[in-house]
Amino acid sequence: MTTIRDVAGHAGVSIASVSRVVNGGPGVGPEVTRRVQLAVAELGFQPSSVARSLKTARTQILACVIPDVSNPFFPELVRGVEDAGRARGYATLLCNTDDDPDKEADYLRLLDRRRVDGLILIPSRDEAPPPPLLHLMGRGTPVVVVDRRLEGFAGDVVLVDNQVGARLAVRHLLDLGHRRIGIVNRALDTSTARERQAGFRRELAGAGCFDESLVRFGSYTLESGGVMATELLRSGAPPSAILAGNDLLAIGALQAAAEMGVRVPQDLAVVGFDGILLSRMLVPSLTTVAQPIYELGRLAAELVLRRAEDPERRPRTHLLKPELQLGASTGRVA
Amino acid sequence: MTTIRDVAGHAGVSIASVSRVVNGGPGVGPEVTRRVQLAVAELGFQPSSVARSLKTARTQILACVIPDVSNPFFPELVRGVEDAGRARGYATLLCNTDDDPDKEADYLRLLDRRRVDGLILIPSRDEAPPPPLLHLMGRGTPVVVVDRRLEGFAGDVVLVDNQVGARLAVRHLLDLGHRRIGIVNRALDTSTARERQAGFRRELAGAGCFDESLVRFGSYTLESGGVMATELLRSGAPPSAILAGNDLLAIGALQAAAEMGVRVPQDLAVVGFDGILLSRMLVPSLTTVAQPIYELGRLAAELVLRRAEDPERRPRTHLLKPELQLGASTGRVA
DNA sequence: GGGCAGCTTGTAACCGGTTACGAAACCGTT
DNA sequence: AACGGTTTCGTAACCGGTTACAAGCTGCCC
Repeated sequence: MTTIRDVAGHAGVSIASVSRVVNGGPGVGPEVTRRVQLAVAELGFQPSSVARSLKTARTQILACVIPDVSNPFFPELVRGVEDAGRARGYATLLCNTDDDPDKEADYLRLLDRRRVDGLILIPSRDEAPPPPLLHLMGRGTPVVVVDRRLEGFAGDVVLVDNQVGARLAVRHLLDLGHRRIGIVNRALDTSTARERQAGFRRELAGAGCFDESLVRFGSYTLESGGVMATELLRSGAPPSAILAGNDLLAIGALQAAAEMGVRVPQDLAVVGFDGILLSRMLVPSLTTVAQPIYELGRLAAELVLRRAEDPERRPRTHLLKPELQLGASTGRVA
Repeated sequence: MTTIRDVAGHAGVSIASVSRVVNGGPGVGPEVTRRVQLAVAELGFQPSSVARSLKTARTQILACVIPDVSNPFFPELVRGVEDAGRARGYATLLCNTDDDPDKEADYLRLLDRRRVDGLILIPSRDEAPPPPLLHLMGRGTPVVVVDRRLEGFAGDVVLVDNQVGARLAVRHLLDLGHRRIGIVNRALDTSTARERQAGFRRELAGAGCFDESLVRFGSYTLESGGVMATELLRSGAPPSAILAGNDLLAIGALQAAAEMGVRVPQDLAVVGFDGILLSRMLVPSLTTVAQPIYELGRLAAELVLRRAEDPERRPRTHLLKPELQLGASTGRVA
């Protein structure tokens, strides 16, 4: 493999000069520059980032730790991270935790050893930062937590205002005249589920429409949404509308309705949460509380990089605003 | 930051002993082992993979170069790669090319410098391996090309049999009695599009049903599918069924049909290609030629790693079989 | 007791870059 | 011609691990 010394030999200069030329550094004459560039081209020299990282203590690597890329919410966010990183010369390591704290801890240790320059994390639990995360931060690695809250975490956080989003959803249904409104949500083990639930509840209660018997809890999956929606629709007094804790749940509800011959939106209105790309692809398209998902990732990466440059920056919590995205599932034409 | 020398000092042993203990190496006494482990724990020592990589010339990093994670086909594949890598202690770098040869080349150079241990690539073009790829391979980095063919590539390849898949789709429609069958596909600039088109054509021609006027070309996107399907349906003699080059095109066609009031499957049957997770989430669910997407990624990663261990292995092309996944878009009940 | 094998341990070289530092060359000025 | 300043360039130390090699120690057998 060709190293900087080979290039130096071939060009008849010192390794310092080669390094300077390769890095576009100043203080190197035109003749030497020419000779080095020639040698680099002839030998096909690609300097080792590994060696460079060892000396400079910077790896130019960002890590993105998420529950699961195959869940349609996350790829958009990952894309935001990757684009922002790439623009500044960083590569992105992808880690799927499946919301398993053990996998998460394993990965965090791995990333610690890898000396990544920054970490974008969607934590699997929200009680407290896992020890490997603290260790990583102790080394000075900038960490940004995204999408979910993490109790006791002292760093930048990027969230969407779930309460506001939940209210937008409820208002919309109330405006359409719905009064019996069901809720299918993830069990309240995550900040997103808790906040959305709280938002749903408060706003419904404000209108005197909150009905405990129309609330169901499960997981953020299609199947769970189908099961819970079926249950609600089979009951003696089914709701005329369903608020879903996320889009997958909403889609599950749509499928359940279709299977039962319940027409959407005539017999049942459905509102989702997230605004994944998929929500626009459905027939009927989904009315949902759209988060700026890509932006979530992009901003998180920006923050990590900014903090990498200036470790003194005071951490902040950024609260992005969601928007109601109207679709056919609550009656929009087409 | 604590280094191996700190640990050695703290434990009163040599750095060689620390290294041996940390790596579970043999030839180290129980007392020294104990002392080192204690020191490691007390200091929270995490050995630098960067330094290790420099010496061992192995980075334990896999790269996954794909067009775009936010396209629903790819996350599953990425997941397959990541799982297989993780099981063997590798981390996965994710690179999105957007099918842009320049971005691709940039990334390949980056990965070359990073000295990744292996590369899983979905090439943006199929004419010839880009020079940076050849350089990477010249260094001995194992590369596996997935999903698409790459002319002149001398390495392992993992593909799905697109011709067989295309025939499955056509047969299904013929069996259902369709005779006027339209095709919406990506322009023939990719091996997948070409092979599927060839399969469609041959099988339709065999039944005397191939009709040039019912063929449309665009890109692998929802919008393109919508536009092309609309065009076909608006024509004087619309098809009773549409074969789509991939699932996004098919979903676009479903939306177009819905907007025009064309009922699926009664007035129009639609068959997709890929079997992305999304295809099962639709209402109506999509009949499609399902590829083993996750397996594609998993196998590719396995091959890369196997080759990393034994560089002498003869490269092979693996052709996986697709299966017809029945959905409501061609008439299945529910 | 001497010799030798086998195990444990430490020293130091090495991986491939970056960069501090000093030497050398070159410039214009007096 | 001498001199100070600037620019160019090379030498060598360093980053934090791994590992070849040698040295020290132990126990065993003759």
